[in-house]
Amino acid sequence: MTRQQFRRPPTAQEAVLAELRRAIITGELRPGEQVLQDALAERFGVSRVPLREALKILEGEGQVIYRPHRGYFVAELDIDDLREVYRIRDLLETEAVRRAVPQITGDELAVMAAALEEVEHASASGDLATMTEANRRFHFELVEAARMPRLSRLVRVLWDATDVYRSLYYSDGDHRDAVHDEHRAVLEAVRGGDAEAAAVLLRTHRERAVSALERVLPTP
Amino acid sequence: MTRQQFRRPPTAQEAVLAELRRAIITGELRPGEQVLQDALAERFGVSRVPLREALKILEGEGQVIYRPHRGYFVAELDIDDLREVYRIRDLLETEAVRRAVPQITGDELAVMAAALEEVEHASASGDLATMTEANRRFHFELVEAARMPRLSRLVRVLWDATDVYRSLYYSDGDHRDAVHDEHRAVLEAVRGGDAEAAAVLLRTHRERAVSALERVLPTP
DNA sequence: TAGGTGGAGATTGTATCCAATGTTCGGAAT
DNA sequence: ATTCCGAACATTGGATACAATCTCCACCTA
Repeated sequence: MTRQQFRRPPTAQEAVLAELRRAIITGELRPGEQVLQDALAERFGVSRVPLREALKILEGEGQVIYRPHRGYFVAELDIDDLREVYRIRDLLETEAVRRAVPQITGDELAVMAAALEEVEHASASGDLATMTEANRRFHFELVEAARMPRLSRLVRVLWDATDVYRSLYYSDGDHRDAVHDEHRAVLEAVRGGDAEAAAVLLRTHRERAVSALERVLPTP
Repeated sequence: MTRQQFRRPPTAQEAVLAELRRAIITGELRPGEQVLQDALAERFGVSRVPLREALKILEGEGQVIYRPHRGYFVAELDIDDLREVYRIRDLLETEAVRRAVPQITGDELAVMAAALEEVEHASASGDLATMTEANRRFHFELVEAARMPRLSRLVRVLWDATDVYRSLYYSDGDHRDAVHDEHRAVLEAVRGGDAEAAAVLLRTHRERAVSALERVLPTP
């Protein structure tokens, strides 16, 4: 019998890491802003040690920039950076889709369909947080079906790099409808086993995101 | 006038990070081995605090695995992992070469040529460390000529992931000669502005590396 | 003997304290 | 006015001490 995986209370650094991610995505910590360690540690109710270890993880992901003796600063994205992120995602996700489609399971398809439902429902009721989360689940279920753990991780990091700005263009109603249509088309292509179609649809989907994000990015 | 960038004495975590990288690449810390923090901190002459922060960076790069309350373990590479690393490098480096070749500068070509010389010289005199370093310089000069900083960083991390095993197949004389020929061919293609040829040559070059590494990997 | 149990020791996780460095700002010299 | 110093302050870097957790093995039990 498979051994039950027991829950473990999260360590302080794990809790702080999750909080930091959330704070960065929601814009509570704004791009360019310095992360004042004393203040944040107190706010999270921990000492600076676990906070600093969490920041080191985020540094590795490019979410914060570290300057020795100066501190950590929330990363800012300029337009070149944005385009590079999406160019790399093109390369990685196209590969992921090609591998994923032929071997995707019924369970995974079901998760994707459910996530899609939830995106549309949350979109209708204006729940941006849920929408963002379900949207993420939809896309990552597909990427992870490729069974390339390193690639999945890289895509996740790149995804997170633009999460600060993502909610901004989701608020636009026209885009939302287009996004839903694209999602459904992707799901159909994946169901039908047409990897190339899915890859192309996803590239178009990303291109829409890039041009929307470009308009929304802080002026350089 | 451009402002002089003053040297700063490295912080303990920076020094420890460099030492850890070296220790992992040389095999001083062996794959699978636990990193005992007290012992290593004492050896480096620092407390556990900067050591742990350095380990967090390496965790993000996949060089060590972190298990809460258990510790850090030097990452092991199995054959699937190796193939995934090289598959991702194919995608990223092919893109890099396509972008780099049309815009590479004379200075960068000179650096590549010099690095290539040094590889061959070090190879002849059996200086594996220098050879590995110069080989790395050769390849990265090209990747960085693409001016895609994120992509460069990803390639570096993937490169490092297999560095533990790299020296093993360099010791083989036949491979060395083939490697030198391939290097020269790549340099010529880049000089001639033929990005596609360079991309193909580099893919072949990597394929040789993969099959050599597969033979040298610890049995799973 | 097989399996469970409970500590003792080893190791990691975090808080606190102090040192090192960077920043800011007032004032003096030119 | 401008620039150059320097001291006070803010912030980060690191060492130490202790708490929490895990590992391992002797011992007990069925």
